[in-house]
Amino acid sequence: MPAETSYDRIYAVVRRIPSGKVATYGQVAALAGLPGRARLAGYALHALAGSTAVPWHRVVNAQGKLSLAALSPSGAITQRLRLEREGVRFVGERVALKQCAWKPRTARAR
DNA sequence: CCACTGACGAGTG
DNA sequence: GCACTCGCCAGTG
Repeated sequence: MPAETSYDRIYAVVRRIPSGKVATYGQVAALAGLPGRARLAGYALHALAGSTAVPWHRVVNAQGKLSLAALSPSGAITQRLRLEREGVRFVGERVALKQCAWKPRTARAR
């Protein structure tokens, strides 16, 4: 079996994000076993840009904004469109993390 | 090996 | 809410 790179783990976590929910880079990184390496999560997703194998559009930064907007405005449009289509609410240029924050069972406070 | 950059986060003002 | 700084690690020249 090929050695699992940090990217593979990040992709695996992103795939687990349910529809209608969004996760932050830091959250994905932490779940992937890379706490504090939020940048790696973003780096991994960047390499995935264009691939539909992973719901990358469900990953936003801690501010609820689409970091992709700073890199590819057109791509951000697609991301926002897909999210809204899945039921994710937007407040201006920001995602309503208050309602759409993904809470994995390993982090469920209930 | 060193310097710079990058889909980030948290802290500070 | 926004701008700036520092810390984090990988990729590139």
